[in-house]
Amino acid sequence: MRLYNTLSRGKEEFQPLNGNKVSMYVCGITAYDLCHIGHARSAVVFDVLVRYLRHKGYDVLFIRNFTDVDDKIINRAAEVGREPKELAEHFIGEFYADMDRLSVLRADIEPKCTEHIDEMVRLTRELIEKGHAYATLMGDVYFRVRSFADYGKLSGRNIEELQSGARVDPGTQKEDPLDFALWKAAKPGEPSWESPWGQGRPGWHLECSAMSEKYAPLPLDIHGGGQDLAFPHHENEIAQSEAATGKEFARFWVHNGFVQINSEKMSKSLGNFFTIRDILGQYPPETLRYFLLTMHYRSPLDFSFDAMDEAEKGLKRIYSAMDQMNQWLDRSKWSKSPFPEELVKELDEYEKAWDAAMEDDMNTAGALGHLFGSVRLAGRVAEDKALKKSEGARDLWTRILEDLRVWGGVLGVFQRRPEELLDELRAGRARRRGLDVAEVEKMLEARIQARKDKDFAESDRLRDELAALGVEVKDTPQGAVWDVA
RNA sequence: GGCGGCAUAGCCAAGUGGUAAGGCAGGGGUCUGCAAAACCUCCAUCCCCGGUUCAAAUCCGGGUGCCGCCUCCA
Repeated sequence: MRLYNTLSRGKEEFQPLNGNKVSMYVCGITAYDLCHIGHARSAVVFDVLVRYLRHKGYDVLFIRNFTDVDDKIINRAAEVGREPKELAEHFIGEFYADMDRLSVLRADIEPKCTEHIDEMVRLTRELIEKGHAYATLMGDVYFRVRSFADYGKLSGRNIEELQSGARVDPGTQKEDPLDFALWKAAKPGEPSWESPWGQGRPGWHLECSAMSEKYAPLPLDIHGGGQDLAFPHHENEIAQSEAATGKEFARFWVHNGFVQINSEKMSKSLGNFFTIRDILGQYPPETLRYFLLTMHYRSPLDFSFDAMDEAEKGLKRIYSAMDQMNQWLDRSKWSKSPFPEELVKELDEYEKAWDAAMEDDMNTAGALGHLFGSVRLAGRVAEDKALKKSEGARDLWTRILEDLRVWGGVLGVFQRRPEELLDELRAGRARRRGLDVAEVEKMLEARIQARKDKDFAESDRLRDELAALGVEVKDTPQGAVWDVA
């Protein structure tokens, strides 16, 4: 597949270094709070990438870390009067709860910072020995940015530019304002570990360098994370790992775009963010997952409840089609009548187009478009009374359902039983509209009776009344069914 | 100030050189007691100006607007 590489600012043909094996490291969360929908996007994007690579036959080793010691964790723990370690464990548990609901697969290896202190101390020592880092009298260790010639290659900055924008932190003993901390001397009451430089704890950037190297040979095939991590986090990782090992750190750098609210960055500091819980209280998890896939992973994605409603309509359309195909396939006799070859060819095209979209930098939005093509094709066949009973139709629908199962398996959607998911969507919409379902059902009963009595005036009156509440009634050969607009 | 990204129909959104996918909404039809769903059908020349090319939404230059990074951040 072709994959956009931040390092080269262009799409490149992705080819793992070692045959079929792909190593992929993605920066995970700092566990100090509930995850928001930006975390959800990043998790879903890389989940789809892993699923797709596996679908293509690659043997993927997927590593995603947890930062469980950090300023923010320590500060939050102090605020709420808990131990930092305990707080981090709690939010790691909450992370799993959210991700499980979003069908985000567990990574193969999920290393925690606090369990890799030795590796980080070792890496720091190595950098000092090679002249890339230095310890201060205060017990901090800094990376000497000017000692690494390639610094800035990922983010496209040069040292001089950075120099002019750099802040000088008073109270540190940095040689250069650009230098960043590898090891921080412990302040009273903070969690700390012994090191050659005294009690302290690792700097944030160091974790990923130490842990990725432990679990996968360098270079990593893919290193991923949110766009904001490119600088300085990933830049610093490169500096640490490459300065220490002399090897290339990662071959492909993949960054997902941000979730925005009204075209503005969603962030805690702006106070305009939604947690995953906020959303899943109102919508089924699959709606959120589907919504996240309707835009290319590198583009900014504007979140709104209107956009969620719209995404849900698309999701519903697919599941409705699956439901209908299941019904159409519920037939014991099939005719041998001829089936137009063009229809089969059309499906061939959708299958090819789907794959081409995914191959081209994981274009899930484009791929979904082609999926709708196959769904419309299925409906078109059912419209034709003769075709509908033919073996050709049976085979086509069977194949479309199988495509949806496989494609959905890659995207992490369309795996539910259609009736079940459709019920869930309807219940969610009813809840959002504040409908009294029992009352609605009573009115529906009355309407069914009116229709039995051929009292269409009364039946239509009830339907209008229901419509005013936002309830759509459909009369099908199997009886009346209802939905929420 | 430095670096980077984006600008496609009413809305959302694919598309990086060959006469604009898809979804939602809307119009017209088939179906229906009437509807709905489903299906068919209609609905854009791609922010502005200039350039390269037989050919540009797609490449180059110049504008305008929006956003991100440069500080913790998915």
